[in-house]
Amino acid sequence: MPELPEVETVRRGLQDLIVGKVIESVDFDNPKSFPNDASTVDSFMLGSEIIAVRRRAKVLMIDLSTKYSLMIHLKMTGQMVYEGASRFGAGHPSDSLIGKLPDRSTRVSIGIAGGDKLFFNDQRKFGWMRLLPTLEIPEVAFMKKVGPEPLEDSFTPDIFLERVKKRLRSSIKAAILDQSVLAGVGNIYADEALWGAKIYPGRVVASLSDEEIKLLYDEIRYVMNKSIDEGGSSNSTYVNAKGERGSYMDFARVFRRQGQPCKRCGSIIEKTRVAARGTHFCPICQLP
DNA sequence: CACTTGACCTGTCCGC
DNA sequence: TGCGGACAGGTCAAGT
Repeated sequence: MPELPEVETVRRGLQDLIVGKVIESVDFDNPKSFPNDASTVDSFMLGSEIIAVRRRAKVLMIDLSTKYSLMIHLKMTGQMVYEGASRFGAGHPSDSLIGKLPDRSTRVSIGIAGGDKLFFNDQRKFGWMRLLPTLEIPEVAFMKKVGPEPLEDSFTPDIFLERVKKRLRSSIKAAILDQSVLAGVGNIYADEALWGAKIYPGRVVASLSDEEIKLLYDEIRYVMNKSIDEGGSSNSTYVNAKGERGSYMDFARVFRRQGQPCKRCGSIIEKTRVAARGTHFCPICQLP
């Protein structure tokens, strides 16, 4: 469930921790998690310097000095965790992963010159990491079709309105989960933003006014910025690049709050299914 | 073409 | 206590 705020939090952490470091070794044995062959890894990863860490939608990109990049999608349970030399010391929170890796979910271990390690963990093996020429990233099918970045200045309310209306006959929740409409929204922030805009997630897009859609635009940006400030949502396995959990779930208004009172009107939050996803909403604030 | 559903995985939780 | 089944949800492929 890493969505845009979680992936961005990991990106910022990795940026601080790995840029300028040199890759010394790579251990991997699961072709689904890391499909590259050993000779490509030897030629374009070993001895390379890490130049930059970028993000587009929910995809991370680690650029190497060989003009190759690691393209990474964490999907639901993926983690990128860096262990510096301090892992040999004490003082980490008890729920931190530091010092406990690799474990059985570790799919790739990257050795850094000087003894540090970067781990790609993924319990469910839905996520993947691929090594490819940096210039080929834009040609990957997902990158070609993915919609605009919601937090960039160039993403205006009118652009959101126009793009959401491409999905006129689907539910508004399905429309904002569609990565070709806009990038980065997943189940958590879809529910949170729809609560903020007082829109029932199952409403058909065609039934929404322009004002409602523009309110939703504001709420999507609000919850994503708020979550980045909180270091993301750790309702299950998500951790940042230091193996630490995020705190957005302490702030969540509806997500995983079924049975608890609405923070706006006091009604009991309900859970249903919309767009084949568990969906949380307030039955009074968000009328069908 | 627009839209929905199932598959991919593994760990956890619930009911019997 | 063990065990089967439902559930978790990002994206793609297959189906309506």
